[in-house]
Amino acid sequence: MFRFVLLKELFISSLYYAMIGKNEKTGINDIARLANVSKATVDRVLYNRGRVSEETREKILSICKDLNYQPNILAQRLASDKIYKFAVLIPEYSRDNPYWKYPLKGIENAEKEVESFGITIKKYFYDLKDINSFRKESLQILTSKPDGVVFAPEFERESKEFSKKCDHNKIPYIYIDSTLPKQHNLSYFGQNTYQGGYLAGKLLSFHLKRYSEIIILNFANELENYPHFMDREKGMRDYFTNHHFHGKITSLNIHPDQEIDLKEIIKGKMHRRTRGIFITSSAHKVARQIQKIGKRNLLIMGYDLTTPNIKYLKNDIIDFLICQKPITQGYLAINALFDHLVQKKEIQKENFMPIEIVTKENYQYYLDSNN
Amino acid sequence: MFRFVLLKELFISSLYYAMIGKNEKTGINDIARLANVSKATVDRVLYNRGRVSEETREKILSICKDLNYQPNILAQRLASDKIYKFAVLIPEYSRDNPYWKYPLKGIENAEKEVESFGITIKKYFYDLKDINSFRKESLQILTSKPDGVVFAPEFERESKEFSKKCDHNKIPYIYIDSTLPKQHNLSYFGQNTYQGGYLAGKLLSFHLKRYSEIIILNFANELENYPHFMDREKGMRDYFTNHHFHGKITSLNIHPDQEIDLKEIIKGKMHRRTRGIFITSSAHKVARQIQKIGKRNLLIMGYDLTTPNIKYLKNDIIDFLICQKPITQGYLAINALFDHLVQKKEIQKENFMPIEIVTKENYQYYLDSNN
DNA sequence: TTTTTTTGAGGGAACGTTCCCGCATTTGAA
DNA sequence: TTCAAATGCGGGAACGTTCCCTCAAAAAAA
Repeated sequence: MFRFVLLKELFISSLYYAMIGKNEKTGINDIARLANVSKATVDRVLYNRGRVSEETREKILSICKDLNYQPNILAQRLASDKIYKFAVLIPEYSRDNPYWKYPLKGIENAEKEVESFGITIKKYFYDLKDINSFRKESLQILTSKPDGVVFAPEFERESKEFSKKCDHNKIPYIYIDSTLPKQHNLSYFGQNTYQGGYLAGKLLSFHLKRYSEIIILNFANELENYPHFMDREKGMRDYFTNHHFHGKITSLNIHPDQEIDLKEIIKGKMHRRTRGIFITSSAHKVARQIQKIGKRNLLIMGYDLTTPNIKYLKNDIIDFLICQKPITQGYLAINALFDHLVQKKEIQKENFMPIEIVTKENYQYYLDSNN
Repeated sequence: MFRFVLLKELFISSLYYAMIGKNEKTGINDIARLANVSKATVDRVLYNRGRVSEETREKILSICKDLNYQPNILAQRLASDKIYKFAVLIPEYSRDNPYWKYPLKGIENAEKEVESFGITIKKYFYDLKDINSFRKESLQILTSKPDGVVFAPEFERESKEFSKKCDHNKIPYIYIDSTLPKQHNLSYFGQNTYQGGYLAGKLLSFHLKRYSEIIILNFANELENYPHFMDREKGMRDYFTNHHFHGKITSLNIHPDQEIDLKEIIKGKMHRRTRGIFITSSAHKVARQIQKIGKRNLLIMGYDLTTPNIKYLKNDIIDFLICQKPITQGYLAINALFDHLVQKKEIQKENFMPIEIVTKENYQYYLDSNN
């Protein structure tokens, strides 16, 4: 009898192994038949639903490995009544700062693709000028018990708190746009700010003569992610240090209440030898003033491909914009959550967006793709 | 009796319309119940399988519209035994010209994503130096009767012929990397070569003084897509014309048999005032020679982020590479075919890739994403 | 009028999973 | 020894489609 069983198994085995050669996809039923169990048992093994003997468990796992079993994700999602809930928490965008419109767009693009897989995305927005709004919304998210979170950790302390709470509730979370050190975030999609500044230095350098001068402008809003800007400045300064630039670099921090006098401030700092202005954030406010003052032999660079910036890019006031794919950031973050939770794929922890150099000549191509 | 039916329908209707409010997804069964028919009938209507009276047909369609019915693509693909076959025809890549490795990579990335939807992709390669290989492979493709084709129409006449045959066999086809006018291709994913040259002009201009000189180098291989290079040159020349450049622009066509003497040729053309060299294709051959000659105060630009180019980018011989997302081209082309055939979405006919400016500082970020 | 063909429609299996329910058998406590 | 609880496993419905098969009724042909 024992011998018979063995032979029978052998027979079935060879039959099935032959199938693989014929490139038929193996399903849970094939596994079950090979292991002489029911598909329910295979399912219990594969998803650790317990109540299986160690013996059959190992047998099934080894067969899966042999046949290189890949679950059919279509059937999985169809059969499973589970609806994944993702939560997104990002700053709201405004006329004045339209940047966050773009990550949101990427998120919405991704949403369209994953919604047929039974995934719903709920979006929460906070006010960059109001820490409390972040606290409030993040609590909201926690009570909604999502399966995963994507958020922009602009407020350091509050974001760390929120992260800790997510850890505690075993909710995976992904940072976008900026990141925090030593957190248990599943992943980060965003900029490498230092490198962006460094590259800006290189671009600027082509326009400089031996003793040219540069102005670096920071719009310092205490609540916003100030370190971003500092990294950019540092990147640029390092580029010039590394390349033995002999000219002068002037930094200027503009506080919100100084913005009214922007024109005079710039005028005051401009020198005969000034050949470049680098704005560590959106450049449109400066561009507007430069247009009034008149631009000659000056290279102006700033950040982000937003509508007001494009206006000055088009009329040659702004020469370069550095852009780090805000749409893609949102798009990829959602997809990563999907891959992690639904497809159980490995996710890379750090994902720096390409540093894109946008000019009048190529900006159209960046306007609305996920890529 | 008639009244009764009406009432009953009304009752069911309101029940279902209520459901929509509750955000339940409507399926083919809901439609069937509302229309008092079986799901098979709904299916016949939705996919024009005939044998339905005009009356029920309209009724069903109107209900679908009302409920905004979206078919569940998971269930569709699962139930359908149809396996889509895509064919890809691109140049083979070589050590000497690794460019085509990248579109292939994008195609393979897309393949991983769509294969669980029952899609198989068969790849065919042709030799850029051998028109016949293109003919042969394209015939192979036709006999395999694929559901869709992605190909690079590098040989104009043969590609038009192939396109015509696809039209005749009702096989949708997508061009990548370069395109042909007046064809019935479903879509194009690739470069805007003229704009790339124009942008190169701008980048170069920052490095130029009043009477600087520029060299434009074309590697003229009669069989390859020569117009590409000409467009790039024209783009650059137009930039300088539009911006009143007063210096001298020298064009140089290098034929394959001249490549041995490349160093001497370049040396001969270099002038005291030469400040820039623009290579309309891969720049590594020129870079190698420049390295020997010695580079001073020279800006070198070329195309494509390939391994040999990266080498010279890293050691500062090449300053900029212009890159038009070869990986993305392949990735998006396959996805477009998928969207068209499986998801029945609208596809945009022309899809120009962003013109990316790659430098030593940012090239890492471009190495292997689909974006 | 009778028979054949066409038209319109329903029933139900199948796709590859998930997951609930039920049922022996074994284990352990009373 | 008895019986409840735990363990190991199988059966089968369900998910939302596709598509084949069947069948009555109507239309056309005889």
